[in-house]
Amino acid sequence: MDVASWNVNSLRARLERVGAWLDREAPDVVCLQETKATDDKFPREVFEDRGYDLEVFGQPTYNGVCIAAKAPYALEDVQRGFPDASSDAEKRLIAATVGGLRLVNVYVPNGSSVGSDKFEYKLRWYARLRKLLDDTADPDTPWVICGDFNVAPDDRDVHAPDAYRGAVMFSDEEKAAYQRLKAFGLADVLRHFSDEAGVYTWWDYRRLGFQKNRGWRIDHFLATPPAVERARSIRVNRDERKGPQPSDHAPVIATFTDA
DNA sequence: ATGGCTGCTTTGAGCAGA
Repeated sequence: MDVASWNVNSLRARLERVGAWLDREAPDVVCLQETKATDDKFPREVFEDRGYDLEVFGQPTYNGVCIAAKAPYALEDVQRGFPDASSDAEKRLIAATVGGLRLVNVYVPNGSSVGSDKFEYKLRWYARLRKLLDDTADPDTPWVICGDFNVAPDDRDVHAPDAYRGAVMFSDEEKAAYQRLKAFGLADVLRHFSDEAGVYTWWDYRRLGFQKNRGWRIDHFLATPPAVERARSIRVNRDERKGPQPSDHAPVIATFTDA
């Protein structure tokens, strides 16, 4: 079962590209972030015309996430947002059970700049995600948390670590929040397979960021031990960052064996 | 130090992203 995660930076602005990518990669399960569409304006046909089961959780302009699964896989026990988030306007989390995995798709807040109100919101969001696991998950069962974490875990994950040390996405506070999440009992699936530096998933649109390979690894798959046992490989579709109208993120695809 | 690209929005300058 191939599970893909991609921050598309607006699905409607990326429809052709996403359709071509679905046809080429044929992932069994797709988690998107930053769909940027309300549920009534979501272009469901890009998934449904290809036989995907689809669950969306959107809002106008910002954020928005979805999960899609292609037969024979189907989505069960769908959860939208945190259990306590009835008043939370930011649609950043959707979870479902698929192929024997509990899959949580997250779009962690960016944080704007260290010390800002948005930065504090980001740190609290990480704490809420950890609490969600504490309250509802079990490290002895197969859970996968994937998405845009907006944190580069260590120096291998930033093209110029010394230039960005302490900045947003690479501050000690954010790394610590990410590590507290992992301490629930999660492994970084990419690091399970590789310790190489320079495996990036995001490149700034500005200043020729991609052309100069000034990248960051901020999109991740985290997994409990039973899910890691089922993981067979993980890769970044780096070529999706090329060509006309790319998202600033590339898709990441992890392969898991069936239960 | 600043802004550098991109997408969105009851259309157009400002916000947010990362």
